[in-house]
Amino acid sequence: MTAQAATGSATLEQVARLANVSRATVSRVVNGDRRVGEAARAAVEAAVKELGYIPNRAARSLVTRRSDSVAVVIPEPTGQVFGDPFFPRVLRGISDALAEEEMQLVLLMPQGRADEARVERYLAAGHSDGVLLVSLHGSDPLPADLQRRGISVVVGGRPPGAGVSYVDVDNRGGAASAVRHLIEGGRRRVATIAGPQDMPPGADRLAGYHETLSVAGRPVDERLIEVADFTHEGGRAAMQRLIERAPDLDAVFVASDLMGLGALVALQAAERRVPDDVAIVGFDDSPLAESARPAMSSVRQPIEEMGREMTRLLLQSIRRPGEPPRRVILDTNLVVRQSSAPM
Amino acid sequence: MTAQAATGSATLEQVARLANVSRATVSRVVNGDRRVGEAARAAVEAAVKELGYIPNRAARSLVTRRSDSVAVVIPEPTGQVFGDPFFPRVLRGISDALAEEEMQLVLLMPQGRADEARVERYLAAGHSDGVLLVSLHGSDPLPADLQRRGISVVVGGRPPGAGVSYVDVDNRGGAASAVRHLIEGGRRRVATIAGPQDMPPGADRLAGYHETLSVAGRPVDERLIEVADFTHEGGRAAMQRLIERAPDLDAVFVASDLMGLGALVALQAAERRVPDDVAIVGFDDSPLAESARPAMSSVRQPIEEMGREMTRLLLQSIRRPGEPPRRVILDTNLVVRQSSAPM
DNA sequence: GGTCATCGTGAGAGCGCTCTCACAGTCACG
DNA sequence: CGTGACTGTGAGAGCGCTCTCACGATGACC
Repeated sequence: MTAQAATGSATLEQVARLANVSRATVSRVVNGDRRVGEAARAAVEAAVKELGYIPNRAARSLVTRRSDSVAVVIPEPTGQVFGDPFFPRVLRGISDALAEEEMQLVLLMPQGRADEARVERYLAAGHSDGVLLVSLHGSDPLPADLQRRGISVVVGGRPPGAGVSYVDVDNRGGAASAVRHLIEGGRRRVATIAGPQDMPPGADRLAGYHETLSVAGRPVDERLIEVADFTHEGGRAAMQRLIERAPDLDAVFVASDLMGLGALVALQAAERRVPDDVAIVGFDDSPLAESARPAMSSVRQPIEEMGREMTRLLLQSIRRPGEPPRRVILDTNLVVRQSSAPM
Repeated sequence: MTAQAATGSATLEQVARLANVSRATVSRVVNGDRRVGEAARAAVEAAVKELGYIPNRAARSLVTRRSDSVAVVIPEPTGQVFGDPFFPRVLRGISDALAEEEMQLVLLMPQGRADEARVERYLAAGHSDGVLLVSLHGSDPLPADLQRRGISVVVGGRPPGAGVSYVDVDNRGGAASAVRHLIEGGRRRVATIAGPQDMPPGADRLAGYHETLSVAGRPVDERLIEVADFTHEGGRAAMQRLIERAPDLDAVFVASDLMGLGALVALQAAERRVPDDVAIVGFDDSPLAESARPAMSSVRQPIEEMGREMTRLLLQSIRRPGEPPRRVILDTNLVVRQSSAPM
């Protein structure tokens, strides 16, 4: 035969006939219901194997009113911002965790308001069992809207409002560990290049910087703080301004590796040796950090783990609706390289 | 009421009742069938609006035997290799094109053999209407397998075998334009750092280098050719070897920006000025190229467009099965920056 | 005015599955 | 031995939709 129906596969009915049992029994075996006799189970399993039976998801969904799929929403700006592969890594974590549960990942990448409306309609229609939102620029009304409609949502990254489950990396703690490391390395004037303050990671990393200085009894000097936009060029320009304003700085904590690379360029242009004159620590531990010269110390984030944890939280929320929102903060760890060698 | 069923929404039946027509008529209106009277159509549209009716995909799929979804398969190594955001960009293109057709994107990221088997089972079951495979390291038996089963497949990047539709970027042409640009800039000894030769982009870019030299009547000097692995460190080491072996080189075409950055580091270490002593052109036009110092010329690839074109091809193949495979090669364009200023 | 195509519409079957309910069989208990 | 609990199984309804077929109404044509 030519076109052996792609959608082909056998049906429950056929399996039942071959195994000499009812459809109901086959369904029980397939779905792992324990109240099935030994003989029947064996017969069904043999028949399933012989026919290469795979359940039809549509038929199942129709009656269970579950889709066995999870929507992952990645709004426009998020995919762009990062030079390092943040986005693929979260997806990998999510994909992993979903595969274990035999659930499907439906990816939605709205661009522009029209698209966002479409996405919202799609989600509101209940076409997915739950929603994971990977958003790093806060202020998205989507999660709250969906939750109001009774749809489970988990956000990746700290959302601005409360009331929604989320998983975040310990940005504050990570920043703190970087700054502490610089201080312990004998640095006296530790500057920082922060990220945009309307983005939670930007704000939280700066908070970690402040906190650590104050714990260490160091005064916070405004001249040692610059805010940039998480880009390479932004980091370069910020470092240049810092050098001009505070020529005596001897260390800098940069809130992203990409900015860190830019900062490195500015330091070289200003003929400051790294790490001899100025130590530098980045954030993200992207591949760039390792291959910079000198190799750049950086705060590593468990990004895949974030995806996995988001998924776990979501599945729990789907299975036990109505529970209060939860949050999970994942530890970072500092990877020390040459750029922050002690004085 | 408390739990206002998330999956709620109205049914065709209810819409039909409200509009005073049959279910069939509602179905026709919803699916854009033109043979419906003006009055009936208006009544249905009003009812749909009033009830906020959204068709149930599962029910529809069950009868049409279409899923209105497309699977995108990204095998393990592909997501990792690239420092620049190749992978999110293809996805964005695909997502875009699918959204226009109201189709869903199901993302599959198998890791390891067990996962790949699961993916294959899923696809073979016909749970998606077609498959897009984004693979850059060739030699995957999946596309051929699926096609044999009568499932539409389109591959992103040139696959090693024939017989499968694919969309690729004109790697050869892009490399040629880069090399031509260097020659026209007055460079006499143009070297290259190629990518792995078992990856089609690696091989094709090197072919473009060869081709252009021969067209220009230049001898191909084996000492001017190094193969690396698309990483920063690989590029650096390769450049170092080139300088040692052919100290008189005055230009280098590097098959990826990440390697190009590495090469830049090696050139600086060897105290060769860019572009005065040595000109350099990369490939990918990633954000890194722009922010390098000096800013690096690079071959830009239309990656989103690749995703869109893959989707178009796939949808055509789904709608008209049995047509012969097609291939689409997308043009690149050279972005000239400081690193390759003429002598 | 009869014949035939065309158009708009409705009735009804059925996609493949789950799940409730009923029922026969088995066993423990009084 | 009757009663009740429990276990394994099957019959059958029905999830929401599409699509075929049939049918009445309309208009074109001879």
